[in-house]
Amino acid sequence: MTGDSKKQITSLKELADKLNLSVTTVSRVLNGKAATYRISSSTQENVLNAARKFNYVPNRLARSLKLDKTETIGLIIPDISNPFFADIAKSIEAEARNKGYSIIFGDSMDNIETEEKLLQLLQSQKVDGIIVAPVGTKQEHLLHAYNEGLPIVVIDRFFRNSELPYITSDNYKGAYDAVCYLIAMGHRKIACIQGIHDSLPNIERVEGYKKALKDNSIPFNPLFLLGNSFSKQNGYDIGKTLFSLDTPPTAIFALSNLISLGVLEAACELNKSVPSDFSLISFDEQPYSAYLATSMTTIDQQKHEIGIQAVHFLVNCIDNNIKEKPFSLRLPTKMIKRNSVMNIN
Amino acid sequence: MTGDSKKQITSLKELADKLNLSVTTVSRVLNGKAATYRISSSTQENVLNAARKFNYVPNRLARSLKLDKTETIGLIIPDISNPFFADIAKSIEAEARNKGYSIIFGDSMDNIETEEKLLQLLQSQKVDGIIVAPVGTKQEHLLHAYNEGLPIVVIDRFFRNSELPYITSDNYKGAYDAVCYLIAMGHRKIACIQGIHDSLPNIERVEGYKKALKDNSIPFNPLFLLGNSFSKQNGYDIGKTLFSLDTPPTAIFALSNLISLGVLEAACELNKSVPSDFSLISFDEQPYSAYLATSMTTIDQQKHEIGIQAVHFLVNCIDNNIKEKPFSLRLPTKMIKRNSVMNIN
DNA sequence: TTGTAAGCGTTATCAC
DNA sequence: GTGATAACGCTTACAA
Repeated sequence: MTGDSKKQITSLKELADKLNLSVTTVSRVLNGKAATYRISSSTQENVLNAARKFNYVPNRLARSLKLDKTETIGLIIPDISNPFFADIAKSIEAEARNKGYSIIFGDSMDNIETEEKLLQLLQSQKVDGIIVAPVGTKQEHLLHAYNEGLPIVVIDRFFRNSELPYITSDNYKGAYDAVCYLIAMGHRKIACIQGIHDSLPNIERVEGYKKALKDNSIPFNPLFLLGNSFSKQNGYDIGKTLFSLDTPPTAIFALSNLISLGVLEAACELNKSVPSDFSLISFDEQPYSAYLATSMTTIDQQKHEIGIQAVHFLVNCIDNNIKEKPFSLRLPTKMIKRNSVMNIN
Repeated sequence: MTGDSKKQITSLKELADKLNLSVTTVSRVLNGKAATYRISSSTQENVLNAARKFNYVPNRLARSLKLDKTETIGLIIPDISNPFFADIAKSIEAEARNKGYSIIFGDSMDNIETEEKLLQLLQSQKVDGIIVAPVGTKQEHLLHAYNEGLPIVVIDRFFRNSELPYITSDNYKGAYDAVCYLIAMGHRKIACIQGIHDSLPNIERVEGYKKALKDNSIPFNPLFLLGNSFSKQNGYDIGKTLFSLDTPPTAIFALSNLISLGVLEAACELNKSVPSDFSLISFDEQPYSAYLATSMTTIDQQKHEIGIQAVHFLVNCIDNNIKEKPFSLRLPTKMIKRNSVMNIN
């Protein structure tokens, strides 16, 4: 052992002192600007070696403070335990890191106050931009931050006539296709269990549902449009309600994968089975969809692509400091036909 | 409109200037230290009002740099799209925020190099501590950071004889119980599809499997212990292998929820069904477990509690700057009996 | 080819 | 009761 201990070094200055160099030079080498400043290759090597040897890890706080850039993106998700959002989060994290950004993650628990607090926290942490799947009941806070210059992109749930850029699925068409399919299979008593009323994906899915009915001359029955949350509990509650109707629906269109799971729970309790007692189509495909009691017909969304596109768009805004004024993207959905819909023609 | 525009104010100095006060005073009021320094209540009010009015958001970067504390916890997860980890992540984020910490999240994609890069990144971001569900094949990098003073707690996958504190399920007993149950139901040809070999949860589950066989005088058959990943693909591959054996197993014990889904996929392709053609028990309960083609018997883990405990332990280490030397926690599992196991006695 | 020093926005120490 | 000022670790004019 020589005198040089391998003790961790925590600042450029310490490193510079050890090398009898200035912090400037060390900083330049470490940032790959050696060529620009024509730093001798021996100096370069010394710096690089010392940095490695003493396991120098630059302090990004200081760097960010100076540069006014954190290379960090805030991600707000209403429920990470919903695999739909977990899948999106995964692709966002991967793509962001790929582009040099870290993710600060917050789960709003579908609560608008929590979402507001998270936004404020992320702002104080000086994230370079935010990707948010909002609760969907209010947008003022987002709009305010956006207008102050914070790049934001909204995913999945969004707002009608909003300036906020968003990326989502083609909810209208996805729903329209699903209901048309049910009708083609002979169903006329089709219930729809919906999620959060004010959120646009919900609104658009319901519009698709109604349009499909109308185009097939089936009168809309308000008793068949129920629910107010994308949760399993909601599916369970409304499922029970529907099954106890005098004339229950022959088919149910569930607007989320959790809702459909709740419907299955209710059905199980009441000894109803799919598709003999009722048919079922669910928004959002999951790995288990094919292996349910009756393999489920689903409306698959491009979760991975939503994440990728969101990062691309946001990073582009950040890097080029632009605000593409109105921006929106609706990615097509795809119906995966399985056995949960019975042909009753 | 008066001259006072509501333009965003971004530093204490600006705010202080507007108020004709020093940054010191403003800082004190905003940090609730007004009483300590006996600041006049009129000044207090002025400061508070101005901060609100100009929507002042403190810069946490500067604060963190000065205080050498970021109120931030790094979270490394091998696959957030695995609902097991998503559930844990959710409880970690909630509990951390509850205690005043934000989460910087990274998905290692079950790749050890990615995990190492993430660790380094988190260190440079000066997180106050790290919660990691490691890939499980290597621990040097974690140990190194830990010994340099970074608080770390390992969850789920951990390392034998490691100094690193960890929180996980009682994998041994969970597996032992599952296999004993299969044996009690008359099974003797019991296959086990395992995950990552070197990870201790896997090792301990396999030990539980072997011990249960031994305690019941069933010889261990190496052909019945296969697989090398917690993924669905692995379950699918090994499932196919097992079903094509001359004497296939009558029961399969899958060491993760994704593995069991893969087995179901393979079974589906080969027209085998549960439990008539083979019985199945899976580690990890999920919301869909009850609604699969045959409702599945599972070994439920206390995911929520794992997250809570991890945050408690870590925050305690951070706040009190202690290193409880050897710390470990194994939370009990619970078998949820459903219909995927047939009594063949 | 390398170095000096200012400044990013905080908080803490000391002074008045 | 309030205020100057140094310091946290970094980048970057501007010097030399």
